[in-house]
Amino acid sequence: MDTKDLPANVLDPDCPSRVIFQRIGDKWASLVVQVLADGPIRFSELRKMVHVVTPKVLTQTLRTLERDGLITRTVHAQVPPRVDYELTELGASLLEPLTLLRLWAEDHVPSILKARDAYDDAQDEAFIGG
Amino acid sequence: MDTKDLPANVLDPDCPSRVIFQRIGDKWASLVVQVLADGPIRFSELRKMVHVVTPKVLTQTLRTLERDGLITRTVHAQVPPRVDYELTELGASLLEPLTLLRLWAEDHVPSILKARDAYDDAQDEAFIGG
DNA sequence: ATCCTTGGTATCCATGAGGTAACTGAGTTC
DNA sequence: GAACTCAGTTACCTCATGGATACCAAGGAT
Repeated sequence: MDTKDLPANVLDPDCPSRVIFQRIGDKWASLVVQVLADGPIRFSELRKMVHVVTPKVLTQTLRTLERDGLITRTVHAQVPPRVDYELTELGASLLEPLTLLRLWAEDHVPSILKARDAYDDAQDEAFIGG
Repeated sequence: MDTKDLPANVLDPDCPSRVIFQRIGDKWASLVVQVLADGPIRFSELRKMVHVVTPKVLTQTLRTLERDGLITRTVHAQVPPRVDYELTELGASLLEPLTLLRLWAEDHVPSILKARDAYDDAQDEAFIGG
């Protein structure tokens, strides 16, 4: 199957959309994007918002987002340095689907937790019974 | 800051919604959910759809989704065995936000690829110049 | 008897994501 | 001239994720 002329398809392992789709699931990337929803923010503030991410990992995340054109990095010629991160138009467009997903997650926490309890109980019973 | 009484918040590392949110970014989970959108499917068919995932990893993914109440697993008493996986109502409700995200990814592949090229070129120039 | 099927398990292993801690640079303040 | 600030960088380490491979169970077909 030649994939070159097909429309983008996340199920195709060779389609770049799959990589992008999975980047969204990056441990920090999607969190950072959502924090940036409130406007530009500097490195140290970002660190506080995302709660205990090490500078190395935050830098990695930010560089990746910058490379993908989702955020801009603005260095102010000051001492001590000030660097602001801001969503690009592209990055802002991701905000909408991402927010829906976040709301889904936040809304369905109880259902999922309940399902887990039920599953684990069933497992325990099977173990005792077997 | 006591988080117990706050609404679900993915930015809070102690909030279960964060774990759930990140599960969506799992390498295979969200792909599986999207394949299941077309109705129940058996293990081997699923493997083909998601393209070269090892049985171990697929099983892990499916068990996690089942535990979280997103899919059901139905074993048919046949030989050779037949096992069908199907979205639950909860799982189906995830389909909507997930699809929007997938469409976003598929739509913006060109923009992101372009941004990457520009970024990499800028890096090269900086290297030559520096 | 042996092989075929499906839907997995079991075991081992490599990769890399992410974490820790220490360090840098440059100007400003003390 | 020592210390402080911010925004990182560097080197090192750990552990979980995922992959490769082989194997298994159960019954029907040959």
